[in-house]
Amino acid sequence: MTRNVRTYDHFCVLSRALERIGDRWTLLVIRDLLTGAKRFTDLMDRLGGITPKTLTQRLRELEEEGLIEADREPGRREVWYRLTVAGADLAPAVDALSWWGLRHAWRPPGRDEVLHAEHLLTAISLVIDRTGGDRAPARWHIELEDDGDYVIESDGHHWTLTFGRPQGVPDVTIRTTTGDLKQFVTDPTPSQGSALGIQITGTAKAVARFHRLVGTFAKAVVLQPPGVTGEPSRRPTISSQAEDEGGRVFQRRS
Amino acid sequence: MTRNVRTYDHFCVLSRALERIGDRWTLLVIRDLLTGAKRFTDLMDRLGGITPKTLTQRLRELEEEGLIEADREPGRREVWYRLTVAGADLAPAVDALSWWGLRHAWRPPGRDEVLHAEHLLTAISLVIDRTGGDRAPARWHIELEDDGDYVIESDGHHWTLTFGRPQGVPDVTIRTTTGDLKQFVTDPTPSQGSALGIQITGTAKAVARFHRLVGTFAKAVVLQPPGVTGEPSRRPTISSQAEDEGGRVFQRRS
DNA sequence: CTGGATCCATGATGATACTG
DNA sequence: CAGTATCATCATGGATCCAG
Repeated sequence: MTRNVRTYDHFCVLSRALERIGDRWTLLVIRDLLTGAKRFTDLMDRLGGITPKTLTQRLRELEEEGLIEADREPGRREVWYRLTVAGADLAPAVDALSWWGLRHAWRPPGRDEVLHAEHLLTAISLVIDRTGGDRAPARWHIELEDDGDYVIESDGHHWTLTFGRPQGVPDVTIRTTTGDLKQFVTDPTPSQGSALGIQITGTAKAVARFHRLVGTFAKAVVLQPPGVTGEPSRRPTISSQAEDEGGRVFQRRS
Repeated sequence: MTRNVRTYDHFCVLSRALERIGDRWTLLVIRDLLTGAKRFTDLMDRLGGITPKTLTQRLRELEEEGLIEADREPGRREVWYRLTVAGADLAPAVDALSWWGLRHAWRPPGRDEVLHAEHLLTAISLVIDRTGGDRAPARWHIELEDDGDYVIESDGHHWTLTFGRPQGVPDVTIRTTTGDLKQFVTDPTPSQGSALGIQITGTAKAVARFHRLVGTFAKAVVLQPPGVTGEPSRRPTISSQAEDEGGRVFQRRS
C-alpha cells in the first residue's frame, strides 16, 4: 500500500497548507489569479509549459478545496476562474515567497525562458512596494498592445498589480508592447522610453515619479542575460535587513 | 525530450523560488531547521513518513543551493544541519504559509497522524504572535521529558520558538511530556495543569500570563478529534481582518 | 546506534494529438 | 475556448540492507 503522495499526515499547520497548495504549478495558478479573474487560455498563456491536462487537474482541485470558483454562464463558451476569499488570503504567502525568490533565487532571463509581461510587472510592483519608502497614492495604467491592460497602483499603504482596465483616472498611462517594456525596465529613463517609442502620458511630476520608482527595480535586479553586460550574477543583488554575508549561519530571524 | 520536472523555465520570481523550495518535503525541512540545527535522525523524527532516501536527497539539494550547511566534524558521528542566512530568510514565507494553513486548512488531528511537539509549539507561538497584542518580552522554557528542550520567547516585537535550552533565565518553566502537553493546550488552565501533573514554575504574574496567552491558542483552534467534543470542524475558526464570508469572491488583498 | 544506500513499485507529471 | 485521451517518463514511497 503506497502512501498518498498528496498528504503528509502530520499534525502541523504548514503540512496542511502544503497539502493544498504544495503541488507543482498550484501556487503559480494562484499567483496569476491574484491579479484578477482569468480564463483557461489566459492561464495557459502565463503558465508556459503546463499541459492542459495538468491545468485542468489543478483547477478542479482548487475548486474542490474552495480556493477558486469557476464562473460558467450558460450560453457562453468562456469559463472565468477567480479566487475565493480563502484563496486570495494566500497573497501574503505568495508575496513572501516571491520576495525571497527575488533576493535569493534571482537570475537573468534564460534564452528559452518564457517571459510574460504580467510576471515582470509583478516583480516591479514587489520591488517598489518593499524597497522604496514612497507609498503615496498613485495609479499607473499600462496598456500592452499584445497583452491587454494592467494597473499598478498604491492606495497609500501598499502597491499592487491588477489585470484589466483601471477604475478611476490614472496618473500615468504607459502604452507599449511586452518586448519594449522588457527593454525599457532595464533602463527606465525618459530618453530610453523615447528611443523605444513608448508612449508615457501624465503630469510631469507623476511621470517623473514613475521613472524614479521603476528605476528602483532596474537598480535592484539584473535583467540582462549573461554576456550582455558582463558577468552573470547568481548572487542576490538586493539587500534587506539581515542579508547574506557569505554563508554565515545564524539562528532564526533577525 | 522530457522537460525537467524540477524547473519551470519562467522568468518569474515565484517560479524561481518554487524551483528551490517547491519540492515535496523541502519546506518542511526548512521549517524544522528554523528552530535550530538538527541531526539527520532529529529530522527523520519530525518528518514522519519521509524515507531516508528522500531526506538525503532534499538535504543534498538544499546544501547545493546554499540554503543549508552540514556540519561534519571529523571524529564525530553526528552530522548537524543548519540554515544559512539565505535559508533562514525563508522564515517570513514559512510563517505566512503556516498562518494561512492555520486559518484555512485546519482540521483536528487525525487518528493516525503524527504529532510532534515541535509542530504543536510552532502553532502556539504563531497564534500568540499574530492574534494577541501582547508582545512584551518573555521567555518560557518547555522541558519535554521525551523530546528535549524548547524555548518560546518574545523579544518585545515577535514571538519565536527555538529548539534547545534557553539562553538567559526563563520567566516560566514548564516540565511535562508531549502527550500531556497536547492534552493541556486544549484547556490551558492551572487546574488542568495540576490534573495532568505538569510542573509550571515562575512568578505568579508570569505564570498567569503564560496561561492567558496559551489560552488564545486553545480558543483559536479545535484540537479535539471528531467525536470527542462534538462536530468535526473543517471550517477555519480563526478570524483575521478579511475573513471568509461563505464563498464571496474578491479582488486582491484587503 | 547514526546516516545513509539499493531495488522495485506506483503515481504524478509531461508530450502529443484530438474533440465538443 | 476549454478541455480529453493516450502514452512515456520521472519523482517518490516501501522495504531492505549496510558501513562506521
